[in-house]
Amino acid sequence: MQLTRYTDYSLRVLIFLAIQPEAQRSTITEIAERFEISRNHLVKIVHRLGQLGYVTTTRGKGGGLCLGASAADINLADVVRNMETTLDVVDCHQPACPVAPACELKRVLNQARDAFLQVLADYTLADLVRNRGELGTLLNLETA
Amino acid sequence: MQLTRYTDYSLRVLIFLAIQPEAQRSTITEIAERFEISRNHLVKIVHRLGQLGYVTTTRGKGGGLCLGASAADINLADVVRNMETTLDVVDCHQPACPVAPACELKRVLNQARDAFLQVLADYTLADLVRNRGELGTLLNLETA
DNA sequence: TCCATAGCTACATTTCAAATACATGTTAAT
DNA sequence: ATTAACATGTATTTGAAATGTAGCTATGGA
Repeated sequence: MQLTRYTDYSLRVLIFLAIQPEAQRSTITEIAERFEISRNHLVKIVHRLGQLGYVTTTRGKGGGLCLGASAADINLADVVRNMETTLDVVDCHQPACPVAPACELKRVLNQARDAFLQVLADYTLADLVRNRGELGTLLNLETA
Repeated sequence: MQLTRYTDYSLRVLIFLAIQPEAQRSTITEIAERFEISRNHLVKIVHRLGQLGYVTTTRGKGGGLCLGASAADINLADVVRNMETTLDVVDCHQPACPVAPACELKRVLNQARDAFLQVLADYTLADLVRNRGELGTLLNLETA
């Protein structure tokens, strides 16, 4: 009943970037330090976020990352869908469940999962940082 | 984004028992064989289901288990709530997330999880076995 | 009375995805 | 050149979940 840290950290990165002053670049190292999470893991997450267009990465000295789209355009359901390894609530195939072909449970669970995602679909990244001042304080940022 | 097999298998056990003729006892061994899942794991699951009153267990020769309540009275949201180890969608505490005190994300995720459970709350075990004939065939049962 | 069967309980071990670490490559500014 | 930053592939570690082992307890029947 949990999302992976991969998805969790993705959202934290996006929140962090959304708090930053417009177009200000941050570095992976900085974000890893603020949240006290593994820099190595973050590298992969940021890379993936870049592939998906959620962040824009810039290599080289003075490089870093910033949001690749407006916070109001980053939908939470999309992020979760893209970052999670699976959206299947149970694994019917390994080991193979004999009743899978006629399983009502699967239908119900999928319906429940869709309701979960539907709630997320009602929110964007912008909704998560309405209290940016407070968040900035907790992260020891100079919020511009 | 997945339930544990512990919960998954719980539901399978309940489905199996709900298909059985009234008050007919089944054994853990039998169920493990039908679903081709670990008997050892099932022992623990059945024990827990017994504690919760979902099944009635009988020791000794001729013993076994059957539903402890009417299928229509076994609500799926309750089963999931009771069998899952955690209902937290993300773990904000380990490692501790610095923004947890002001985190809107947590609020949104909890709301989404509640929507998930609300869908399940609309169904009972009885809804999962409306096609009991078909399910019985897939499990090679003589459905009475 | 004994045996076979079935669940109970505790502890030990294994598994495997997820997480983390390491190493090296590539890019860009100074 | 040098430094700082992300990119990428591979290897290792971790920890929760799953599985296994062993002995205990209860019940019905021969």
